Amino acid sequence: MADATNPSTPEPAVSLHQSIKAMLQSRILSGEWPPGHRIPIEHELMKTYACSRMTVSKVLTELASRGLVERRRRAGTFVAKPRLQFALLQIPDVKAEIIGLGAAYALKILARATRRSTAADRHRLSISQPGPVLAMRYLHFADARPFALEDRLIDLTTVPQARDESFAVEPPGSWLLAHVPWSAAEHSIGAINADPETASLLGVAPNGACLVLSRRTWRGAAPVTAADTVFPAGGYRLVARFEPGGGRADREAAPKNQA
Amino acid sequence: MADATNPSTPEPAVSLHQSIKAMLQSRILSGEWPPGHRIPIEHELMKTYACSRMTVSKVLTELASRGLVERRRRAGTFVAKPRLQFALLQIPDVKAEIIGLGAAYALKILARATRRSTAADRHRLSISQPGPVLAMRYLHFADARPFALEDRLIDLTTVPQARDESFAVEPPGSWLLAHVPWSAAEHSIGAINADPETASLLGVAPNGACLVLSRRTWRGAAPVTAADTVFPAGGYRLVARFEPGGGRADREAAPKNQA
DNA sequence: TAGTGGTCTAGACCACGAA
DNA sequence: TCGTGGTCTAGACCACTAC
Repeated sequence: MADATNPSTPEPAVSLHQSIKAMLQSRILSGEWPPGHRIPIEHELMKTYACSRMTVSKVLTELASRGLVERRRRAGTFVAKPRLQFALLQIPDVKAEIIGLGAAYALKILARATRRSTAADRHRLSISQPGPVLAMRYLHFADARPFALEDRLIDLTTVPQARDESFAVEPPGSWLLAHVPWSAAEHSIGAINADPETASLLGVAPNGACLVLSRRTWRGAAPVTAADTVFPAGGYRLVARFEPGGGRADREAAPKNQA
Repeated sequence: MADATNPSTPEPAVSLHQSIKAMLQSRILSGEWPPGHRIPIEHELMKTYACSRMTVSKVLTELASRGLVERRRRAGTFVAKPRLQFALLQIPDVKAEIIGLGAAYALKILARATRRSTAADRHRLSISQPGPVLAMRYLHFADARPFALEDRLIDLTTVPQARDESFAVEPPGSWLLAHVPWSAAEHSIGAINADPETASLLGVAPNGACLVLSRRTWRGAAPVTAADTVFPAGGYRLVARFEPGGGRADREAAPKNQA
């Protein structure tokens, strides 16, 4: 990554807008332009960098979408105050994760039931009307060692084709990821002390700490699935890396009425 | 927020490129254009939407930056294949979080030391050259109850002004957020069983499960800080909501009633 | 080598909102 | 009001790479 501490040195970036962006960014990150500082207006930047307005506009728009600057009509463009920290967490597909670790993957289904949703099921899926659901409980194995314990509920109204799926080739999470488009997801991460059954299944000490990842996904307004995945604490961490200045995965333009 | 299942309905978005983006997005998210599907080339989209190439290019570039599509020269633009799940996690500013819960915030500094970095410090900050660091250990309180225990290391080479900061008004995390711009952050989430000292400080049962959030930030290539925050498992969950279809990661109150 | 995306220009009109 | 950003056009040349 570029040193980004010498604002006067034009980075030999491959394109004009990238080099302009690098120069403005380095001024901001170095503190030369502190939060609240007004950035030259587009016409001045045009003259400074001898380019068209579209080019500087592209740069400033991108810096704004990354939260480095804030743009206000008539007022100008300002260095944004350091914002809340976001982390773009990649939620693991457990099978892919295990294979990626070079281990052999295996799935053991402990329980499977198709039923009309109970009140608890409906609460978990945030639905009000009863309907068919598929409830499962299974263990992911990595090289024959228990890796994670998962409880999953699938809304068969939204995903009827799950009813007859054996999940022998793909575990439910992977199967859903590959076959059902989703439009919204909610994740919640916590920690628990393993109860005796969980401890026994995962092969951890009684009362051992575990990481719990709860996930719910929707397709439009229709719930798709709710799942709780329990990882032994020793063997797993969720990792996120976020670089507003150069990451590939970008976040949506920040809401202006941010607190 | 729209259902996003009817791709033929132009969204009444405020600008042309936004409405085009919404239409392409809905085709992708609805599954009408599955992963691997080739999107019409820019000239065809120009004709379809009766606009200039700059406009469709802007749309496709943005979709690519968000990971929804992949662009390859000479080959075309394709719907991105791996629908990896991402979660946009809002990393909490502990003080703001506590105040947001309606509780009174207090900070108790347990230890503070300015020193030349030890080998362990350098490893934690991922630096090779020795230099001055500030190491701290403190407790966040919510209404006089322990809320989180934090161990933090600040690189005084990058942030020399931290040396004389008392952190009486703002805890180190909030202070850094407000005063030091950052360009990259890495977060890692795990679970631990509280050791006796931690359990005593946090007021949890011996061996009780805790959620651990480790955070490292950089400004350019220079490390800023590394921090480990330990939350009692019972009272805290990290929540993320992600909608690739243009949704925003909204702040969600920590659901305490979650089972 | 030809098709596709990547970039850039020199204008233009419009919308917003601070002065 | 009117300065500033927001958007859009109709071209142009270049870079890359799959065919």
